[in-house]
Amino acid sequence: MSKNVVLMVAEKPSLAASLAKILSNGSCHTRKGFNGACSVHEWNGSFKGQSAYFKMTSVCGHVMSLDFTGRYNNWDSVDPVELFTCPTEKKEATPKLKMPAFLSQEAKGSNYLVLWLDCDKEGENICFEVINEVEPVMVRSHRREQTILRAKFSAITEKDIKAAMNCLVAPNENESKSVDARQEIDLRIGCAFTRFQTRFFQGKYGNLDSTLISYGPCQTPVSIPTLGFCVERHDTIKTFQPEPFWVIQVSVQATEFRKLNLEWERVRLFDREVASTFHQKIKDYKQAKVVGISQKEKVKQRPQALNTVELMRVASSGLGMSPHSAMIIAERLYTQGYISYPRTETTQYPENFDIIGVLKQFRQSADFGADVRDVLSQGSIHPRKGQDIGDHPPITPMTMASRESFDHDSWRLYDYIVRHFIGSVSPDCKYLVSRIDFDVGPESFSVSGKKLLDPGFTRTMHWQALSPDEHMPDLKQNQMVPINEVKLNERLTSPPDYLTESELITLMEKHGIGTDASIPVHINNISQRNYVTVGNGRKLIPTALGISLVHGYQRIDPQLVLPTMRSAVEEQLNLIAKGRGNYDEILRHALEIFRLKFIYFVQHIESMDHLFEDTFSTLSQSGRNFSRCGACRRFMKLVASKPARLHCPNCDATYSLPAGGSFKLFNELKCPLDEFELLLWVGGPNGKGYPFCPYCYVYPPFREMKKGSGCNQCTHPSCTYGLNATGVASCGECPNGILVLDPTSGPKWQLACNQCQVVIKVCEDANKLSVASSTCPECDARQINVEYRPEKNKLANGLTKVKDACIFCSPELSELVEKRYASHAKSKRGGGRGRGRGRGRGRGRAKPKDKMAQLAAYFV
DNA sequence: GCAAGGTC
Repeated sequence: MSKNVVLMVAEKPSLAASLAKILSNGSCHTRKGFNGACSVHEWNGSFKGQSAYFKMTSVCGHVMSLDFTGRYNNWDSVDPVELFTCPTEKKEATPKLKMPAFLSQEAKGSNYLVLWLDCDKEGENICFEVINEVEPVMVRSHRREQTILRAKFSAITEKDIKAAMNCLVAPNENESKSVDARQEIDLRIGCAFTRFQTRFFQGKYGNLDSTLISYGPCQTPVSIPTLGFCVERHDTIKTFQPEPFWVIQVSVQATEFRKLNLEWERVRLFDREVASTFHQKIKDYKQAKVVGISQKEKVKQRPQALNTVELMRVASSGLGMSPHSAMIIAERLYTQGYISYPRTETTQYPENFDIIGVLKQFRQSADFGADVRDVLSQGSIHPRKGQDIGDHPPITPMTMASRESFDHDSWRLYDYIVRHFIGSVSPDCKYLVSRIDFDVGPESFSVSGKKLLDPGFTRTMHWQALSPDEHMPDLKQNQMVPINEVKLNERLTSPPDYLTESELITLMEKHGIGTDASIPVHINNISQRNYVTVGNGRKLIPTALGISLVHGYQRIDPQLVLPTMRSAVEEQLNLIAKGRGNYDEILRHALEIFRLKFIYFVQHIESMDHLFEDTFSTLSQSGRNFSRCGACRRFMKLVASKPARLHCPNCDATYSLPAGGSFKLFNELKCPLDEFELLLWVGGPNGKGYPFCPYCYVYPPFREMKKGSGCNQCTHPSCTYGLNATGVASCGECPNGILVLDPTSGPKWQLACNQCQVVIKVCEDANKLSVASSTCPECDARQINVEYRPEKNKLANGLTKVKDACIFCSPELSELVEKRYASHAKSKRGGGRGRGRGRGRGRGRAKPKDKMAQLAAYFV
């Protein structure tokens, strides 16, 4: 009888590797999967009392993701309200990973499937994504319940993993379904609101400076989610009313050379009368009496083991890095083997974790050696107790490295991780607080100072070190000390400062917004979308856009942004997860509520719009006169801030423009199809530019011309700026590209591929350069005409012009064409610039001119 | 182009 094959699947490659090592007792063989991302670990063992062949592999997070079906992804033709009811489909989450194909290939011929996905609802959902791919190709030997099994584990330790293996259960379909429902609700609501408000506000205002005005349960709502926290703080600051308060300040002459400022026991009073009465009572005293001298030992606690959220907090507040970039760096440090897996919530070292072993690696380090030797010499090591969430061990260094191995920021993050690790296994910082109490008449005052006893962890985490010792003067009980001054000071309460990124992370963690993996994404989003800007000390200052949005929601439908709304949904989802509610009913009900709210929101958008009106300028106010409209011949406004647009105030039409780069007029030339003035877009990494017609760019004139094309993609037969007039040859570096003369590039003339990034410099300093109508008899490329001024001439044999020359074949040009392209051009090229092109049929465009009809006839 | 959730 042949062996049973047991396929096991973990949530990510790193976990598959650790699990395989534990379960095979280190005896597994590893090979890379065909998708390049996942590995397969194989070994022999026994399963259900029979010998078995184990294959442990993984997915990379979700296999599938939910999206609308094809036509509903078109913003132009779909009313956002339809998104609440239109069909959806599961698509591959990351097509390039070919996860479904990989799973079904590896699963072929297996008898058992054991699911080692993370033990949370998302993990349960991924279980079923895996089952969908694997089950159809498994050997059908037993009932499904006996062959598809779930391992439940809470720590990656030998004990836990082996116990899970011996106690496999059934995957929980209800929990998985609750995630399906969550996905559908988030998708439909998020996209409907985002599309509607993006279109609405971008169609009206020119200086929002954001390409997208998104809405999602983690981004916008008020007292819970990300932006809301920032705006809430902003509102507190703006509405803050400073209050006066009074403090009595006493200064005494403790010794001949030592003055002490005493603190009042009542700290401060908000009533002037009362404060003044106290002041009256003691202002004439000349001496203060020492009534108590005490000393107390205090500790500053060493940190717990490091988890992701704490790493992000410190990176932001201590290193000035955004959580997003900190995580990118941390992931790189992890894949290079310098640190352990950086995404974890756990702050407790596993029992079997070899702290001493890790420390010993650093004994000789120039940067950390002294601190490590100090810790090792202390004998016993007791880290603080943390929380074991059961995901991954805390973030620790894995390999010793020095500054030279890293770039600046990677080193700073690595340095922090090492110091945090050493700090977490060091003793607490201990210090002595000396306090002297004084009486001035009936009122009590005191002064205190700190003295360091043992720096403990602050030796290595030096930024946390105590301020220098404050030495207290040697005074005796009942001693009378002369008073220098008794003052009543009036002060004002001050508002809090803007929320720092690290405070925001704390708030998000506390309120359960996002996860360790998604917190940096949300924070990044609100700043990418220009809802907040990052100020000094990584303070998050909401922009006018962010403030208007949050206040707008509060005006239209505060419920939409209340935490109770989201938690009510969560409650319903939990009913599904617990099997106590009907999936379809709950989903339909939740979506219907939000659909009605959406309709109400759309109907009342003016309330939010009033806020926008007060703050932003309309498209016509914020744009500057730029080029002429083909429909009305008047000037259109160029709105330069994100997203760049052309707006015709007369036609009340807005045309989107290529992203990034800048725009110039193109010699006031007009598109022969629609009479719009042509523009020139300049941008891209190598200064690539192309002319384009702002109307054709949005409404392509021919079927084979894609939306967002410039004249370098236009196949119009007679236009002097279309492909037929400027195309020279096929690219050769990409399948369909054509090298097109950039008519504006002179005197540093260049041909640029209209598909890929290839640019070829030709005939530098030529005065004129144009594409001829003839083709090269040798290679079929279009020939060119070149003309130099005598003083800049680069042509040989005293010639200053050449007609009908081929940049690839003509010897007179061979020195003037960038070598790497010229040399191998001949063999690769041929076909010229697309024979047979330019035969497309124009599709009737209603606007802007009937000329289209003529042209369409021409093309047929 | 859109959500949030996994992870590469």
